[in-house]
Amino acid sequence: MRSEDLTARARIRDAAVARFGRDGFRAPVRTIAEDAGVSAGLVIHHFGSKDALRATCDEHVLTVIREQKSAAISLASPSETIGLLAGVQEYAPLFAYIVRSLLDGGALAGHFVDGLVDDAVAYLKAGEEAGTVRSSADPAGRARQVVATQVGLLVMAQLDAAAGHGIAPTESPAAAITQLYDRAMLAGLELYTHGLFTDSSYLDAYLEYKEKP
Amino acid sequence: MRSEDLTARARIRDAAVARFGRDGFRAPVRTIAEDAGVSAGLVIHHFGSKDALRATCDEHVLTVIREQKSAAISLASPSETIGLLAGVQEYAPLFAYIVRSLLDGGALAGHFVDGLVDDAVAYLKAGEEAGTVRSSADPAGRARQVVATQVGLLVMAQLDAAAGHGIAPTESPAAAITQLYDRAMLAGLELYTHGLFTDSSYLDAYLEYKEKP
DNA sequence: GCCACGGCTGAACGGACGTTTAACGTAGTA
DNA sequence: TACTACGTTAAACGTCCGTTCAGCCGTGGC
Repeated sequence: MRSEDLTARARIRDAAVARFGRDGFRAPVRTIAEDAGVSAGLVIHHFGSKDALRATCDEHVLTVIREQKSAAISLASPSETIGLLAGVQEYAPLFAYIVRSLLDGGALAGHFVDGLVDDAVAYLKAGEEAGTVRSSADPAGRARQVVATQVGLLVMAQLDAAAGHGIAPTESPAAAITQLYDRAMLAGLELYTHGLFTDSSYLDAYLEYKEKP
Repeated sequence: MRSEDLTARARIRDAAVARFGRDGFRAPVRTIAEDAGVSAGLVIHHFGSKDALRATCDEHVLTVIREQKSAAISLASPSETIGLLAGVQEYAPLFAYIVRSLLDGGALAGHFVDGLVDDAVAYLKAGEEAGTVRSSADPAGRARQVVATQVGLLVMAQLDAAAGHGIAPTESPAAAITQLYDRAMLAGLELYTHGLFTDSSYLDAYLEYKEKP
């Protein structure tokens, strides 16, 4: 996070993103104010209300993500998309904020996963054209499935951390992502390479059921 | 939910499970008391504190799940496991409660997903032995991956509902699950049948990297 | 009939927290 | 210099909410 020479408004915003990410959205305004080195009143003065502050944070995070995305348009694989932000230490607080928003059901999270799904669709399409990815009868659904797995692993990592095992994505995002991939990469690639079933009987049965129920 | 002729303690507990599931854990004690037709004081009198009430709810939900599980030991496929509870209207509040716990990072959620993963391991093993499921170099990781996808889809469904699209798992669990499978089943089966990649180059590359980094 | 006791209630207490308010200081302007 | 505008603060306000308290009521035992 950039530091001292920011306008108070920006300092508050950055402090809020960091504090919300670490402690969740129940973090008191006074704490955020203290983090930013200002009074609680000033926070309200600048943003109107705590909710409005959060909305501003959402907007800011979304903006940074968009910039970051278009800057890194040449990504390797779709499964790395979600981890990229977390890798750069500077963006770790943003990542934690997004995870919080995810858990909270915030509007930002909706946009964020929509973005991830869109990206996944694009990458999978590119993969198809390059011949490395199979074609699908439901490209959007497949992309959604891929993203859901990432999201689920993230949530489960947060749960594990709460239970004392592993690293919380809201605490040290970079380390958490690393640990997550360490644990899941092999099984994930295996699944995506060979599938789960030995034949297509489940799929066939479903397709048949779909035609005449 | 069973009704009138319960002891007040049990009525409070059931009301708490339902209310926590619907509104989250910030639901006021007074609201729960009202739901149960008692005073707020009595809630505390019986459970000591709101936290203790929640712990009792956790315990109760976990107990019911365990009973339910051992009663339905002859399940069809692992992907149906998570939806079973929600199907029976009576257990819908429990399911909503679990989703809340998942989003909240509660201890119950940890046990719950651990249970799911254990189940998945067992089912996949059974599938392997029956010849319908491929073998894996990391059975636990694969089970975790399968469960993570379910969890992720659930979280994303909650997000969609918050954004106005679709049904919230915490509102009408049964309907939400149905909708979720409608949207995801085809892509999921496709993935689990044929995989995502056309060849094993990604997997090979990872295995090679793992041996000599 | 009286007492004790447990279930139960309504009112009150106290803390946490978002927000409001009045005032202060400083920089820019006439 | 006087006036204005704005960034800023400390204190106070009001509300929500978990929890406590004093007492009421009905039941079972003596």
